[in-house]
Amino acid sequence: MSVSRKISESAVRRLSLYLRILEDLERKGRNTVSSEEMSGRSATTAAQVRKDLSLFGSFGKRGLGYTVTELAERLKKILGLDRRWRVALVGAGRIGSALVEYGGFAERGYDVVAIFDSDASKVGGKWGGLCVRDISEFEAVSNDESVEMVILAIPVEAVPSVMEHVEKAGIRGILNFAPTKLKVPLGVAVKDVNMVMELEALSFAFRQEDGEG
Amino acid sequence: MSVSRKISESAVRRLSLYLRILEDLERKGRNTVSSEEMSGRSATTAAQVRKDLSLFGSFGKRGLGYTVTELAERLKKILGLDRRWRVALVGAGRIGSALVEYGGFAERGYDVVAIFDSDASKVGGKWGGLCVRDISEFEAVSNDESVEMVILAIPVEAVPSVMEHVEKAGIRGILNFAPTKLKVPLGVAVKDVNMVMELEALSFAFRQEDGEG
DNA sequence: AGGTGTGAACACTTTCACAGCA
DNA sequence: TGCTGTGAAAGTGTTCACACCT
Repeated sequence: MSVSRKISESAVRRLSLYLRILEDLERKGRNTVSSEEMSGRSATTAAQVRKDLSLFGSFGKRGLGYTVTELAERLKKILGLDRRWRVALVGAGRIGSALVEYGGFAERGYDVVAIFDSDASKVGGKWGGLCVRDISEFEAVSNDESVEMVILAIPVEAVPSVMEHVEKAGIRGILNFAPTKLKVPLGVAVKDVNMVMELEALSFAFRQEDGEG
Repeated sequence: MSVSRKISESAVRRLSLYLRILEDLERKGRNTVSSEEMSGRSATTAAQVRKDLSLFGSFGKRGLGYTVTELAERLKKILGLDRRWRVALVGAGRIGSALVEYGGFAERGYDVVAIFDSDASKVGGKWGGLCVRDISEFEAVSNDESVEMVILAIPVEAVPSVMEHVEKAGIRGILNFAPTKLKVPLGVAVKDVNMVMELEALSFAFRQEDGEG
């Protein structure tokens, strides 16, 4: 069945979305679902849903559809959600605080196990049970705590020096909130979250509609 | 030169990124830049940079490159950043609070002019100079305040009822933080920001590398 | 009949390669 | 010479349409 095949970024995003839909159906006690129905809830086409799923195997039954719980399990496994992940937050600023307090991460298997900052006034403070450490301790602490991924919520200026620590520690996954493209060694995965960029895409869309104001 | 042509999502994202690079170069006092250098800073190729820009016109000089300030101005105009936008925040929760306090929006031309929630205990409270209004007032207030875009930072359950107000008010741009695909009328642009989805894409990337755990 | 799984057609994006201007 | 602007080629992703299974 699976992989060594290249799965597209957008396909992975859709898998995430399918999983959310399945979990909703599960709560509602539904047993099976068709690609047709999944597509209706996810703004794609039925063919797209089937193709996406078929990249990883044949999970459905012809004439019947997919078994909700079974497909949800499969997707969780595919997305790496059948285990917990140990995550460090770098940057104890506003975005960092919102993320830690938000709680949605833990719910989905991502445990924040360490927090770092370079601002001496923040270091030592308690954040939801965790002590904010100095970024210079990153390598040591992230080793001790078996940190696998990093959430980078720091200003652009701080990126180069922080990334040095992160690289040295051998971190291989980064969720980047800094509005810049990170340069990372091969084998390190980066996902960018940039809210301002999204807003810019929105105002661009407006412009288009208005025939260029 | 421009439009009525369909510009891809990813091209728009890159334009945003180019603009950020240009602003950095401006601060450093640089006059011109080549597509080669731009590509180096943005993890694309020089050809990609040229193609993206050429979608909107010929901004460069052969043999010389692009004039930093001029290109920055052009991109701002293309992205709709040559004016300010009036934005409403719906959802006075943690994410909403982080966004409002963050300040990066105002800096780039997006002014939060109204805040809404449906939680009676939050309504009436002051948030950075703004009073939190009840969501039932959305239509009236967003009309008065000429709100153009909405930042939706609410739980999934609240989406349907809130979207009714948003639709009625004729809002045409939505930055959506709720982890669900919004159903909107034609002509309404939606950008999704979903941090958990990004983390899932990260752990998926891990899986691939590890040869499927 | 009903709905999956998938090759083949199509559409869109990116890269290549080079003509042409400063 | 140096670097842009752009058709044409290559590469990816999406949609179609139907064989096939239950």
